[in-house]
Amino acid sequence: MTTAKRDTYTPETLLTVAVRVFNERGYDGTSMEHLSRAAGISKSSIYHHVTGKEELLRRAVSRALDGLFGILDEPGAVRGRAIERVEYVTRRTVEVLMAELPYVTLLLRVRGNTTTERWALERRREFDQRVSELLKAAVADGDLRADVDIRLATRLLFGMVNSLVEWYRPQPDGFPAEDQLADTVVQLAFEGMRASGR
Amino acid sequence: MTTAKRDTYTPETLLTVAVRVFNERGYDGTSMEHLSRAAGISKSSIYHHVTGKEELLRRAVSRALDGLFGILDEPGAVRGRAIERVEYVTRRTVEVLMAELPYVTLLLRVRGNTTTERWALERRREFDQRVSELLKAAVADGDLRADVDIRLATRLLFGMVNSLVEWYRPQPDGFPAEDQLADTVVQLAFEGMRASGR
DNA sequence: GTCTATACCGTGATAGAC
DNA sequence: GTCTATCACGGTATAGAC
Repeated sequence: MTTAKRDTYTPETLLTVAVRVFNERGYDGTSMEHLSRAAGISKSSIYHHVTGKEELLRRAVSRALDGLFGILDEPGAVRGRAIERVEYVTRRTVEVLMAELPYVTLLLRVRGNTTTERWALERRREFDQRVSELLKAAVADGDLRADVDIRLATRLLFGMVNSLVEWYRPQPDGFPAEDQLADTVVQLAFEGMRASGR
Repeated sequence: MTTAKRDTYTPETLLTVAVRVFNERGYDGTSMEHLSRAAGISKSSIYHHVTGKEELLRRAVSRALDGLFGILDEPGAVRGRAIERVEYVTRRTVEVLMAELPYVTLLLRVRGNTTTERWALERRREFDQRVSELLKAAVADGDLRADVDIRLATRLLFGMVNSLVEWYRPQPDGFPAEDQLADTVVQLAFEGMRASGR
């Protein structure tokens, strides 16, 4: 950002383009030819900035994972009653998903064909594990229903949260507001869909 | 099934193998070479049974879509109070996901690069639309909370349900029982995760 | 920093023997 | 019904000019 006008690529700006195409076509469905056309430079020019396709994937999923793991270190996730920490992490996960949408989308679609993909899958499992422990504590406190397997509940909760990447698209006017969507997700997850009167 | 021993392939049996590999490696990440190795026959032999890779995909997603749309025609989905029909469709969707797991998994991962994929995406949207209308009716009856956008609620509900394909694996001993898992999903979706006492 | 040209390999698909 | 041999093409990646 030293120059005012930025018409040459850096690994960062190239990543923005690449991640968009990866999400449109799928990582395996994207060729360097696709990337070069989307970036407006030749295939070989891409190799001047990054070592190859997989480096772009690694940078992208790293960014997503950093965002997610960052949540677990925030005050709201380490202090207070377990149920409140669970809700905090849920809400913040929704927010990170929205803020880092293309990167998290890519992360959630990784299959495990390359070493980078397998590493990403392992780190994701680690994140799930950490969250699962939080839920377990909330059950012990009597704040979450105990009649449901905790691993199952974690998976369903984050299955719901992660499904955001399938349809959420940020609007130019900033609507729907990020915190409002996060509120709705938390509300539905913890209070359910049924009308309050039951 | 006229012959007792079945050691030669039909399009159907070949599909079973192909869908497994598609789900392991992703459709785009799977080559005919991969398929031939998994099937134990040569690449060219595969072309004797099917016209190509895309036909295998088409057969697979068709089967998944047939299963899902079939639900909407069942008595439990067309008769009774809207809220009960919503719960019925939710429960049955879980059951179909489990029963046709590899086919539905593949369906839920298509990106839209080929005509077959775009057709699949369109039919999926159609299914979501039908379900969304059911939810709308349940809200009108006062049985589902009205303070949440109905399209959003539908997406989150089915985001949760569909996330099953990411981790559910049928056990050899038939555990966890299919209907039990479906019950849990319905319970969490409609009553929420919080302990009943609140 | 970007280009053209090219190496080299794996891809989906076909021909034709058995 | 399965095979080997082969095709044309597009894939990732590199070399070297500008």
